[in-house]
Amino acid sequence: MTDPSPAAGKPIRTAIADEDGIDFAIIELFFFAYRDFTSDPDQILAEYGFGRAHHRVLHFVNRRPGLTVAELLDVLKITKQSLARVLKQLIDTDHIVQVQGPRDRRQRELYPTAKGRALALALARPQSRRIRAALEDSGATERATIERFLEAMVNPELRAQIDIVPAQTSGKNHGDH
Amino acid sequence: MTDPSPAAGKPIRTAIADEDGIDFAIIELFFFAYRDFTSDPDQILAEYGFGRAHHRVLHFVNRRPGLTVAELLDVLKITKQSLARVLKQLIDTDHIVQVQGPRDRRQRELYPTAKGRALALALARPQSRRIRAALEDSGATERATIERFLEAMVNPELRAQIDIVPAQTSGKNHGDH
DNA sequence: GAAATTACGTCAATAGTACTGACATAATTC
DNA sequence: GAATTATGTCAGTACTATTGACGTAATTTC
Repeated sequence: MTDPSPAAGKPIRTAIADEDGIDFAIIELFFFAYRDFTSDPDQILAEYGFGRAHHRVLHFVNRRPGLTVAELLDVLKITKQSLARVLKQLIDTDHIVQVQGPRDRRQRELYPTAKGRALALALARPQSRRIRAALEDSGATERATIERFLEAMVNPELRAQIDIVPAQTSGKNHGDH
Repeated sequence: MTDPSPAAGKPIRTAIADEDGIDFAIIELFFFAYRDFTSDPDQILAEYGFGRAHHRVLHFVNRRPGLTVAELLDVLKITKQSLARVLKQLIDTDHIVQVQGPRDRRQRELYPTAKGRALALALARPQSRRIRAALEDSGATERATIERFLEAMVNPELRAQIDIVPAQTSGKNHGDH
């Protein structure tokens, strides 16, 4: 009963390895790294009754204040219905406000409130600490390498989403106003 | 109605930025990278009616053939009940077999079948391709830097999980207890 | 000015992954 | 024999996500 049924395939007892030309080492590291990376804010979010979805919305609204619902959907790659509940909760709890679009009054521009800004920072803080520690461990000069690697991991056609970020150390961006 | 209610906080119109001492650049890159990294296998999994959870189980059973249910739970950081359904499906579809533990017959050692090995490879292939391309983009010599960075992103007390990776071919360093 | 399109919101139903708590069984250990 | 351990399973719940349908208001098109 606990042994494989007669029809079932035989157990393979050798470990899959990088020999197969596949980079299991980094695949696995990426899994572990992301697992622990998200565990930090998850704990804070739980106190608010929020989940990871709230974090993502909060993050991008703070990064790109004034983005519309449609733009947010495009960045998150989720559906309108999935966003609806999460966004409503963030608005109801006064973390995000909607402002009627100036050009097109059908649009709702999304902005963080002071409360929403504060929460976004609180969530990012432990993640940033973890990154800083990891950068130090791996030699502080290697930041550019890691940034380039992560960017290269994103689908080329979606890399535009990254460049829309607000002004930062890197030069390229549009004049946000 | 679409405007902020009187009681609500005022919209903040400036973007949050790295000035706040927080590394939003890498936080965001990590999100995008992981989003697209998981999208590759997700498409294959959908054909089987499987989800991301199946992938993770399949991955680790292939990486560490013979691991027990308890060990798997510890690596994945999920509960027994969450694993149950996923593992059952993988066993029912003949991707994984259970073998009674040799020393302790209560234990079920988990092994991939040929079918399970093939699927694990198929799922890892596009991910590995993406990693290879990203490594090339960021300069092939930088692999060690990125590996160290990702490892440093994992909680120190959980880093042991990474070292349990299989012996490449044989001769494993099984630091038993 | 009427019609079509767009942006957004909402309702209903469903799925996948996770959770807690409780209980059962078999094997091992004390 | 009793306690503990490894595993399996049941019931109930939560969160995030899905598709499809429909409504409303604003803009665009003809």
